[in-house]
Amino acid sequence: MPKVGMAPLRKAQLIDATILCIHEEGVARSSVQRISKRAGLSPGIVAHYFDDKDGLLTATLSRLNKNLSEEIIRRMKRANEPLDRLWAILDAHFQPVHFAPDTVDTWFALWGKMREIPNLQRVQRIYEARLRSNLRHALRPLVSAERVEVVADALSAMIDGLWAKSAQPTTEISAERAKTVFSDTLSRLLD
Amino acid sequence: MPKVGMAPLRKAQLIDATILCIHEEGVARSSVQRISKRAGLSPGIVAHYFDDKDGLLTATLSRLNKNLSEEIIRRMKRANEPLDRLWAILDAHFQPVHFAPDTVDTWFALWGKMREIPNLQRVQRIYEARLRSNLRHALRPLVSAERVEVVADALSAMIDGLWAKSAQPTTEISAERAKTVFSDTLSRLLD
Amino acid sequence: MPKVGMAPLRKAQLIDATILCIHEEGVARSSVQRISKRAGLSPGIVAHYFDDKDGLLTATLSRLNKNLSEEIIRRMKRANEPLDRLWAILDAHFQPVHFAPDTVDTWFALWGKMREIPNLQRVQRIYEARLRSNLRHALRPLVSAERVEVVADALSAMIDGLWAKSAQPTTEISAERAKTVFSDTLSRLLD
Amino acid sequence: MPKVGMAPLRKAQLIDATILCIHEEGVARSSVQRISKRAGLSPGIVAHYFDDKDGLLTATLSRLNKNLSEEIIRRMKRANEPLDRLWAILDAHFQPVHFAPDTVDTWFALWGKMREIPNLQRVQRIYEARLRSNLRHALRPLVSAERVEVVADALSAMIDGLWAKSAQPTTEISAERAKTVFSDTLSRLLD
DNA sequence: TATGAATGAGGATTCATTCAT
DNA sequence: AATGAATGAATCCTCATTCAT
Repeated sequence: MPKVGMAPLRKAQLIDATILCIHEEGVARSSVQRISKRAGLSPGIVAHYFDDKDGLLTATLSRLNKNLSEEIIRRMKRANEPLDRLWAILDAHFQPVHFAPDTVDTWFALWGKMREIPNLQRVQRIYEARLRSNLRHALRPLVSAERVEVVADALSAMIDGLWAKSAQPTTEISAERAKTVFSDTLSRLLD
Repeated sequence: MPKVGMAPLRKAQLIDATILCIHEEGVARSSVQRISKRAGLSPGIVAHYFDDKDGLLTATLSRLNKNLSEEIIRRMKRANEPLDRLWAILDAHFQPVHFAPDTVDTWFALWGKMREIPNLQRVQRIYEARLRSNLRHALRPLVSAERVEVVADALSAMIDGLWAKSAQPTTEISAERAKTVFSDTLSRLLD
Repeated sequence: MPKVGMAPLRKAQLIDATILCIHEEGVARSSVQRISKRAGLSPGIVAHYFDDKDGLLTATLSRLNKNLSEEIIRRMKRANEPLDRLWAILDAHFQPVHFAPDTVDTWFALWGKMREIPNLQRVQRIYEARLRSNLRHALRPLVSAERVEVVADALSAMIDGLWAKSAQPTTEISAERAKTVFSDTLSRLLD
Repeated sequence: MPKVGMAPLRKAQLIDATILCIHEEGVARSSVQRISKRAGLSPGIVAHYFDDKDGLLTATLSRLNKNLSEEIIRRMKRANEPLDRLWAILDAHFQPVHFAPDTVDTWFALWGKMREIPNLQRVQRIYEARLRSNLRHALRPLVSAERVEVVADALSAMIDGLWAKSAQPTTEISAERAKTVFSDTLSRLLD
């Protein structure tokens, strides 16, 4: 009895399981068997919906990026002042949902696999391009034209650095602290 | 008397091979066999000198950190002005030797394994503590007391973010560009 | 629906192969690869059904013990006289099926691994407890109360000794001979 | 500076280490490296004095058997009565030195390797032949001619059974208990 | 006599993937 | 749509052994 419309449900189930598994057991132990068991499904299902493991991982990164993009868009809509628009971008990254340990762990783990999985690169490149574009756009009213690029680079590096740090077991970085750091930096970096 | 004094030579050989292998083939394909073959040695030798693959990876991270530390110290010695001392730290990270693709790739790959290899954490924690201490020390004459911590966080996040980015295939970050970004940021961040 | 109900079949297949392999090639050469090949299956299947090589060995000991227990029970049922009940236990151990070289070799080999595989101990402890209880129960009507324990020890030691000897290449012990030895001993040991 | 006359010393050292290692770490973990380290020597030394690992194991079994034989001979000399001579043999096996856990563990472990190491068989066969001959000789004045063989078998099986049991982690057999069992059995088995 | 460096085969295990049902 | 049986390659590690010194 073929149930119809299971695809989105199952995909979501598997992506959730992937994130959970990477967070709780580490990438190295996040095998297809382990992920599918965690999703309450069979290992074969991964091939069914994602062709292979790389497909699942790519979909997982897509989902994470999409979540973050939507958060940014949502906040952008409510932002009227130039500075608020910039903060919409930065803030989004450190919202509890997206700065949560499982999200950040997964994001970082997938970043580590990028070299080996071209599709992962593709997905990430698209997200990054959009982020950079958003950043530059938000910065334009706030800094002189010739500094837009360099400040965008600085801020984007800081975002990545803080995310990376928070994904590491060696340091404790709270979202609160991250925002404080940005506050201080922005107050100086902008003209 | 046996062939003696091989230990340091062999260890260096294997660490070199590890870095090369991770850079050229990726972490996932950097098996003990592949690394040892690249070193012109047998797979068993890894256990002989490092107990474990984990031992080899830990030693590799140690070496990388030590190289960087020495670079920082070397530059520190020649720095007389407060600002020069801060630049000594930042600059060191982006010297061709330490910002070279193989170094950065390896550093990033090992960062990704940290969760699973406690010894890697230990090594990194020590390095980080020293770096933070150096940064704070260098910042003290340059910013107000209450901003030392926050600026240290910002700069350290930027370093990590730029390194992480440069280890990714999605972006091209030159050492030159990194320094430009720091220049602009520092000019504003300091009092 | 997948190919179903393979579990008991495959497990039996692998246990059979284990016994055969230990008998014909020795424990030292009874690797997972060799055992599974002998079963006409792939090495991975062992993990699938038994988790471990240890799991397979434990299941093998269980099977051997179960076979023997059932033989004893079968013979017990037909035994009406007290002496017959004692013989049921002894005889069972030296029936062609259970005293067969492959069985005894495997039993002995697994006994040698007991120190290293806790689960093997557990299985054996349970079997031994039952055997001792049976022995004592059978001896009660045949010897004075204060000798039950000591005669049980003597007989159980003789069983093990004869099995152990027969598993060794240094001596030839036929089931016939074993029974003769027991006959003589019993005729004296009982009151 | 080649020291002379080291051979017997070194050999004893290695055999001691073998027994200790098998007892404390188990046969499976008693590698040449581990044994030689325990002896405070290098792994290469084993080949020097025993050709290979099998040679060391064979020498170990020889030593164990020799110790036991000497114990029997010593006790035989002091035994004047026929029954005392029989007890000399049995008792020797359960003297603290020879029934000690490390001795029994090693003896049992080597028994398990016999199938795979022909030299081990050879050594054991010789010992067993002598033991059987001693047993028969001691029994001749104590039981009727036609029962000598069968009682020898029974006693020898009991010795092995008790040793085997005591080498197993599943049961606790004290030397005291062993002797009690023999006492009861002998009192009935002899004419 | 003795070392310890070095080897490479062989072990158990894990894993992504395929496929019949 | 979904299963789970089954595969076989790949990984890390351990080990007996060899050898130059």
